[in-house]
Amino acid sequence: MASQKPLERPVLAVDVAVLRVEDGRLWVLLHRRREEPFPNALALPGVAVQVEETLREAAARALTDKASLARELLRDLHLEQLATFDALFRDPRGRTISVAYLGLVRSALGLDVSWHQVQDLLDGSLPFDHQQILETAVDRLRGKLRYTNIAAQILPPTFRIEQLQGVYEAVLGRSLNRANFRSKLLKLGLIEQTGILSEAVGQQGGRPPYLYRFVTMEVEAQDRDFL
Amino acid sequence: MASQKPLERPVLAVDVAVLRVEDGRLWVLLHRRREEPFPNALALPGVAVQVEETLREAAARALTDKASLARELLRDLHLEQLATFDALFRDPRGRTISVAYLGLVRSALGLDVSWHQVQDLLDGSLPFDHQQILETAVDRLRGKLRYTNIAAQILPPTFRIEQLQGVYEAVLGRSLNRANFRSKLLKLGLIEQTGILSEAVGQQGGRPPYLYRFVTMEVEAQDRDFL
DNA sequence: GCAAAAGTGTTGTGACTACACCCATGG
DNA sequence: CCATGGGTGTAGTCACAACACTTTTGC
Repeated sequence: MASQKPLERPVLAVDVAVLRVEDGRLWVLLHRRREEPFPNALALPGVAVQVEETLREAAARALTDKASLARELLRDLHLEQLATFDALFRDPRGRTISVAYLGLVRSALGLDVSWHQVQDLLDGSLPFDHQQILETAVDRLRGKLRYTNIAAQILPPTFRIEQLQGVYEAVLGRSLNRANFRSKLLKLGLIEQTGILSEAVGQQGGRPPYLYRFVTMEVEAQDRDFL
Repeated sequence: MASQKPLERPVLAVDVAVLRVEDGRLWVLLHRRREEPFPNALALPGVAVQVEETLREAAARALTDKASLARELLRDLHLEQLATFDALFRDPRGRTISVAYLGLVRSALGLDVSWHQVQDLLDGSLPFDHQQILETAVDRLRGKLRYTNIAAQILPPTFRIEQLQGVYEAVLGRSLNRANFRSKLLKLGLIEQTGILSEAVGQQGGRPPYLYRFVTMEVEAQDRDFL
């Protein structure tokens, strides 16, 4: 039968690292594999790309099919291409080249899926080259925080500056100066005050903070000059 | 026969944009197509990826097979992955997804191949989505000039600072301040003086310049802090 | 009033821009 | 000695880090 013959071309797949910030930590969406290879292992959702779909559509399909992500939640999902991984033996089933995607979701989403701390996964426990993909995803997010408004894809439409700083600190992995963080992001024109005071939810005394919003919601780079 | 049956998976290809700086302009390596589609058109070299090769090897093969680049010159070639292009109808022959690569060669190489000014190609004359790939390549090079020593892949091992500034100006597309360019690159620790005076080749009088070299030859990012 | 958290102001340091000036060589 | 191009110094401006201070709330 034709299906038994070895393929002459590599198989093309997508793997998605969906990241989320909560409780000052960075989390990634994993699913538990059911088939060979690596049955029962936690892995990034991924599928083989079909002829009639784009890579982005394949990435979305990986999330709904493999990670049981509800289709409605895809609208709130930021997806961007990371890189293409092509090590010869990255998949024991045969030559598979995978386009990795970075996904971002807002903390407000109550996804009924399996989240895991990124920090705990950098010890070689992930199958395939998924640790490398995850590291690439975190690096990309870290880099884009510095010169774009990509944090808008992580936070709700309005937020407290402390929340925003928490996202930066969780992703960059270090603490930032409160006063300077505020003035820098405001002076860059990245965020603006809404004039609305935040409902002090778990607040134990203290002045209630204003809510802020990103000036633009599309991810945009800030220009930097070289001389 | 099996070969007549429509494939159920996309074909994976690589396309390479090899850039070069000379005479203050940016040039790209193209080859003239012989087959359908777009026969006789100038296009970026590209091939379908084979099962037993990496993407990088496929990119190198595209340059030797399609653009007649001598194998020996591959050692001096910087190749880095750009992005993967997946528009549904980017190739009229059928679903083809292409991993684009950026190549850089030193001006000193006397390649017997077909170079074309990048500036003249941004008018929709390239076939497929090759203009988009070319623009991505130039953007990547432009960006990396600002925070890495990638210019080391374009220049010979030692060079005059004016040469280096010429590379920056050609790629960035604007003129830079001579004094500040010098002091910035030196203070960054990117380049250092060799102590050797340049042979004043086409010089019409004037103090002979020192030769400089990059401190490290591997492409390395300069760290930037965010607060 | 006091603690807690938000928000503002200040000051020293270092980087960047623009520009003027000095140096060394060929003709 | 002068034109030409390489190389150096400086002053104003701006961004940034560190830190102190003020404001507004709950208790």
